[in-house]
Amino acid sequence: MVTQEQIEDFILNGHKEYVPHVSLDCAIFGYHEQQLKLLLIKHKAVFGWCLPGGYIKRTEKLVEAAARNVKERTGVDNLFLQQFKTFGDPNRAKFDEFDEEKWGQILGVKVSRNNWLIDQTISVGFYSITDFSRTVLQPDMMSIDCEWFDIDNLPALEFDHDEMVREALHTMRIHLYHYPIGYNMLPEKFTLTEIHALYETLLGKKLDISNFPKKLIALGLLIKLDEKRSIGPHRSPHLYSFDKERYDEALKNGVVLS
Amino acid sequence: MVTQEQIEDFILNGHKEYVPHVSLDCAIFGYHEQQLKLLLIKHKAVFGWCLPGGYIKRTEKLVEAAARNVKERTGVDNLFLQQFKTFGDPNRAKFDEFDEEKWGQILGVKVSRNNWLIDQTISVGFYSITDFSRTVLQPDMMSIDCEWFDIDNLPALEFDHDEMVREALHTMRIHLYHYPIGYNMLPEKFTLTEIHALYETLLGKKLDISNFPKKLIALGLLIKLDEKRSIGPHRSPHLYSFDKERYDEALKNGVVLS
DNA sequence: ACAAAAGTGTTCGATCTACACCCATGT
DNA sequence: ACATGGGTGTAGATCGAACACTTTTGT
Repeated sequence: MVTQEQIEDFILNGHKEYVPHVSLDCAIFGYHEQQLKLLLIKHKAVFGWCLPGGYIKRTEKLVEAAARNVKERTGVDNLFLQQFKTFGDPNRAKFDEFDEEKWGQILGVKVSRNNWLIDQTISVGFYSITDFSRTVLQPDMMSIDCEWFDIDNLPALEFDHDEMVREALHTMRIHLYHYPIGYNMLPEKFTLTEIHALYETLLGKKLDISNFPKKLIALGLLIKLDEKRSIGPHRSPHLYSFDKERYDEALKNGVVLS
Repeated sequence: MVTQEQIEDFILNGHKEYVPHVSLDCAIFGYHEQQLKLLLIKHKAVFGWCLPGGYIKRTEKLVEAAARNVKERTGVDNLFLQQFKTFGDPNRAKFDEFDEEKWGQILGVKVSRNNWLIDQTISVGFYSITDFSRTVLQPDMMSIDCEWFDIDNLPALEFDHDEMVREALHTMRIHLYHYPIGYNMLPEKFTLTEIHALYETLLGKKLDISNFPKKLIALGLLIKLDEKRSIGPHRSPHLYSFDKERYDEALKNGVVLS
């Protein structure tokens, strides 16, 4: 739980702990049962929906700050996390509309026009993907809500976050062909149909079911287990798991999937 | 020419004009006659070689700041310019080794320990490519030298710039397959051998001469002209030029070359 | 036996690669 | 005519999309 003192300390003294003028924003994609969602937060003071984001501690690497941020919002650790672009247009935040009075009322502390939070900020964009059913959402101290939205039905976002989402989605979909994916989104043991559905959902398009697994199996990323799953009056599908060693190597060196 | 007053003003008041804590560094690749070079500057105060870089004016977009920087160092405008990664490790600049005395002597103005230039900085990396024979080099106010180095024979670089160069080269080579390239590196009219040599040099590997141009021509990026060039006792090669319209479209939407 | 879903196999065409070979040019 | 670099053509291998077909399962 965040106390009022913590909020005040962050607003008044945050620039000592964090690097001013630099922030990061995370497009956290959530997958579960063929649905693709995006995590958004509702900011206390500007009212609208935004990507979750935060500041970088002076002791942190960028990716560590992003991981901390994702962990705080979702409770989930160790995600696939990728920088996709850095945003720095001078008018991206529209601070000329800043209302000192309003911010003071809402946050319970006077935020002056020259507060470090109201100054020009360059933001580093990260994206990550997780299974949204495993997450426990938690708004940050500057927001009042934190929810999953269907990717095809997003509200208009504050700042330049619409553009960020477009770029994140674009980069994520390119990466799908160059990195293995799914380790955190599928159960330990899964069927080909399940991983096929995952790829289709993330890519937002159909993939031929019969051609799809060939490459993954040929690359040795998938291990066929000696187990099947019973799914009622139908043929029982084989279970597969990832070959973690090859998976991690593919994460590091990249692969080509079609 | 940069005057001593300008240097002092930049050091003492630069944080009003520029966004503090954020910089950019440019890996400027230079090509000419099958040689690939990289532009480096020699910093006045830390002595070693670095990538050229600078700060972002509070009125500038990131890419505008990068373009200004490249223009200042090389005199060249309108280059292919791409963000490749943002760097923010807390110890990337090693300011714990900062020597107030030394900096003061070298720069002719007292640089205090809490000067904005000595504080933690996140740097946005850009790369670009140009024909190095057309450039007119110019060190910046903080450097004493500015030179092209052969890409295979670079000195050790200051800060995290070795890593930046690796990442820039890697990204540039991936982009070669997804964007057209050469508009600023080749004469208005050029032969297939010339553009072939350009690609081989940038990629650092051999490409089959006979297969290479087919894709470019099939995509309509190249226009075969009704002219030839006389090259002594050999068959006269055809001249080609870029179809600027298709070229620009390919720049925007991307292409696939093999 | 059947419906439904899993999984396999095969064909066709596009594309890439390697390499042989022909062409043009000035001396 | 010949040496040299420019340029073309083609056979074989590889890859990927499409789709028909077979297998498995519980009722």
